Parts: sequence; structure tokens; C-alpha cells
Amino acid sequence: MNRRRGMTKGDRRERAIVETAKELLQSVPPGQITVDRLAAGAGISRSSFYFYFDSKSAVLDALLDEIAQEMEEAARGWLDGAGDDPAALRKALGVSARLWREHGSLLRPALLGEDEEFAGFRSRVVEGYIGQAAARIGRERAEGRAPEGPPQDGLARALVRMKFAVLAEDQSAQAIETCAVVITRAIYA
Amino acid sequence: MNRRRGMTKGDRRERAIVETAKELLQSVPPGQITVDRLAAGAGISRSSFYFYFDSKSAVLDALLDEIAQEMEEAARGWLDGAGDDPAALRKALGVSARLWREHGSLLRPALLGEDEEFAGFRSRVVEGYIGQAAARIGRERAEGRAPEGPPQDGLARALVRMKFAVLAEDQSAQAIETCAVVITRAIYA
DNA sequence: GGGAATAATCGACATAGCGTCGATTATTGT
DNA sequence: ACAATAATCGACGCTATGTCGATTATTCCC
Repeated sequence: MNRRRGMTKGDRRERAIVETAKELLQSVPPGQITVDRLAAGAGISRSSFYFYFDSKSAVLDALLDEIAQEMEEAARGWLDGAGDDPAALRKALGVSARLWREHGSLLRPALLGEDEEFAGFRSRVVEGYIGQAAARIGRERAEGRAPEGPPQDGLARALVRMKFAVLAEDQSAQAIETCAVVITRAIYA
Repeated sequence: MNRRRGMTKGDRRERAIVETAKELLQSVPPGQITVDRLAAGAGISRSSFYFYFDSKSAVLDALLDEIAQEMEEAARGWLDGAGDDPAALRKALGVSARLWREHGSLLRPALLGEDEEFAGFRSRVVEGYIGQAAARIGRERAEGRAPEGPPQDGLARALVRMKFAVLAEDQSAQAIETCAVVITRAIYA
């Protein structure tokens, strides 16, 4: 899977495959994307596809990596802060909501499902999130801004999963507000 | 000697297929169960399988229906109550946890995933749950036991999804406690 | 207990998707 | 310009799904 450097023909094809995937995802769920269609979209035969990627999942993984980066940046605004900061929380949730709106059909199976093919992405993103959220809660408690309660990592886990599940199905301002209130009440009682 | 069963041969076979599915699920994820294995387990040929069920999914649906009933009973204890009742809440969560422990490998894709094959079961169970939880919250607020906050159905949705997501991956007493605290704080602030 | 109706079974087909191989053609760096 | 290697393809073999038509086993009722 290692080809030469530079903007060679192969690089363009590889890109075309990923772009095709992105487009297909606008109208078709990930499970129904086939190697056939990806190859056709990129203008090559099905068997040629395997010159570029090991499988359909590999293509989606590439796409997910791009999204994961955005998600992490989105979260940082609140995760790195301190104290009950309603504005920062809602802003971070808003960016998250936008990502779900744009990439929902891929993110849903990847983050909510349990398909083996997304296991890598899922554990990286979800666990990363949970770890940072737990740290945030820990700081608040240590400095007396939040009361004690369930273990910080369990609580973080519950809230992160809640957030994913809610935004996955509804990205409205109302949904964001609900998430924000639950998070705030759960942490600051 | 065994004619005293009201069950015809076909009924027994049908049962055998469902039982085979149940057993297979103990060691294999739902996605890897094939019609072949179900048929083999029930002692018939693959094509005979289709005399009994339309597809693998139909078998799993049958299994899910049995589980759904247990879930609903489990929840009733808390959903039908009133006031902040820590014991009832924890007891209901405990039964839920047991169901996840026993049937997790089937419940996870069915309730958390978005596979089309489980869409019916999912909407029935999840929406039923949410509706009842929303009503419960509404009653608490109406009678002044809980403060206002996000719309009751949105809040119920968030909490139900949180509960599913948490128990899906961890059925420990600790996890139950965390769920209980988040739910209590979110509703009663 | 016997025989028609119907329940149950199976093998052979047809279809869709995946991934691999070996042979062939196009690109590219020097 | 020409060897090295990147890129392409068709033909296979595999697994799984679902359908048909023909056949055999069970039931039910007289």
C-alpha cells in the first residue's frame, strides 16, 4: 500500500475514491455502500479498487479520521475550561451538532453502533472524550466548584454517551439546550 | 408418548430454530449468525429454514419480542411510581442491568445500533420507554415535586438513551448508581 | 387403519458481494 | 528512451442470501 511521493495519478484516484464515498454517504447508509459503487464512482474496475484500499471500511476510516479531528477541536473549548460556563458548553455542543448534521449517516454507526469495522475509531474518539471529560469533572471537584458524586469517569462516560445519543438523532437548538442542562445538573447538582 | 404435546412437528422445529439462535448468541454476535447455522442447529436444511422464517432477522425479532416484555415489566416499577424514590429507581435499573447482561449481544445492535432489521423493535421499545418516562416527569412537575427545565419529552429522551448506553457496556452496581444519580439530578435538580 | 389434504423437506438455481491472482498496460524518474 | 514500478483488469473461488419445483412425511377425519 506504499506508492511514490508527489501528486501522482494514483494519489488522484485514491482521493477520488474517498470523495465518492463522501458523496454516496449523502444518500445511502454506510452499510449499503459497496466496493462496486466506490470503484465505479472513481472510474476504475472493482478489482482495481483493491490496489488502493484493503476494503470499504478502510475508505470510511479515512473519512472518519478527518471528522475526528474536527470533533476534538470542537470539544476543546469546553473541556479545557473551568467552572460552570454555560456559554462555552453550548458553543461546543453547537459545533458537535453541526458535525452530526453533516456526517450523521457515517457517525451514527461509527460512534453508536458496535460494528467491528469501526471499533478502532470508536474507542479512540469515545475514550478520548471520556477521559478528558472525567479530568474536567475531577478538576471542578478538587477545587470545590462541584459536589462529590459518582466516580468521575463513570459520570463522564454517562454524559458523553448521552450527548452522542441525543445529538445523533436531533441537532436542534432545543436538543442542545437539553444536553446542556442535563450535563450541568449532573455535574454541579 | 410425546403426542400429548399440542405442538405439531412444525411448531417444535420453529421453537428449535429460536432456541438455536438464543444459544448461538451466547458465543457469537448477531451479525455473524447465518441461516446455515440456524438451520443446522435445528436439524434441517438451509432451504427448509425458509419454510419457518423469512430471514435471520425474523428469528431475532421473535427473540426480541420475548425480551421486550421483560423490559417493560422491569421499568413499570419506577415509571408508575411518583416522587423521588431512590429504591424503586435502583431496583428497576437493576433488572434492566440483568437483561443487558443476559441478552446484551442482541440488545446492543437492536437498541443502540441503527440496523434497518431492528427498526421496528427499536422504535417500539425506545419510544414506549421515552413516552412513559416523559409522562412520569410531567407528573412530578405538575405536582411541584420537580422544578421546570427542558421539555419533558426531550429530557426523557436524553435520560433513556443515557441509561441504555451506560448499561449496554457496564452492568455493575457502580454503573447503576451512576445512572440513578444522573437521572435524579437531571429531574429534581 | 387408510387415504386425501397439507405440512415439511430438500437440491438445484440464481444473485450479490467480497477478496485474490496473474497477466497486461500505462506512468514516471532519471 | 526505457527500465522500474505503478496501475488496471478479467477471471476465479468463496460465502451468504433467497426462490422454485419436486418430493416425502404428518395429520386429520371417516
